[in-house]
Amino acid sequence: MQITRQSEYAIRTMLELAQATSGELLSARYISERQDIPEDFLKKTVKLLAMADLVVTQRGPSGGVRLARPADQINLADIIAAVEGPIALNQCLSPGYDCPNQLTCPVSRNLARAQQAMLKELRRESLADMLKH
Amino acid sequence: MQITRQSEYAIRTMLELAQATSGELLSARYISERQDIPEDFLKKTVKLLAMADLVVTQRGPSGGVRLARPADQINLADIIAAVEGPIALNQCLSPGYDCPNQLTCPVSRNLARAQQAMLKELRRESLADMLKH
DNA sequence: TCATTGTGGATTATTTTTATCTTATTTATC
DNA sequence: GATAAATAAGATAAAAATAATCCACAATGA
Repeated sequence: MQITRQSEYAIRTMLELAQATSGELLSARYISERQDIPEDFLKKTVKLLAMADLVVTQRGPSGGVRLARPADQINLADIIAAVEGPIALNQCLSPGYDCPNQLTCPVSRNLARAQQAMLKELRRESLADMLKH
Repeated sequence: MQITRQSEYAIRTMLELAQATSGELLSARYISERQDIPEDFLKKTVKLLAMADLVVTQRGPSGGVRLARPADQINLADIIAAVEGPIALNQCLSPGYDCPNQLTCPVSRNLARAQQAMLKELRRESLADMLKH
């Protein structure tokens, strides 16, 4: 029922990138040192963020990572979903899964409602908002 | 970010008990067969529910399990917390954990808000409500 | 006394998560 | 073109969490 450590790494990484002057590339090594995240693991995590179009990467010397769009257009739900896949409180609410009883199942309905409420709040503030406060 | 299978077992068990005529004891074996849950694992799960005062157990022949209080006074948050411990979206929000930055950390604040919203919905309907619909 | 049921603890198996390592590929710079 | 710095990709290992099983024990109703 918790976000993974990898999601937390991803969030800290995205905040670090959001603080960088716009367009500036930060290397995985630099971020890993600043945020105390294992470098290789961070690279993998950055790849997930890139596949979700949250960051853009650039190879070669003076390469690195930057946000793919302005920090006011990225929220926690985006980041967690990029790392963990679609957010679902139970398997029966995951995209591919189709439980025959889903529509009538009261448990499913309640979990779905809780999930929606959570998602709404995870989408409330952008990275930019979080840096302001 | 999902509830565990054990929590799901616990929810199904509690619904089964809520359907039983009040005061009736159901054996772990009976529930495990009806709900297709491994018997020994279910017994452990029932123990967790008993420790949380959600069910009462009785040994001996014709022993079994029943709800510890009326079904309209038990909700999904109770059950999940009984099995998984206090619900926390991130370690930094768990009871024992104290992060020095917690108060000012914008991530923590947002996760806490999402967690509260989710909990509110998990507490909305009781077992009795769920059986009605 | 005996069969039935939960208790408790140990152990194993499986899955998920986290971390590491190695070899490629890209690319700026000299 | 050579070189060095960076990401890409995939294999593997290590650790942790979850799920399942097993067994000896204690309670209790018949």
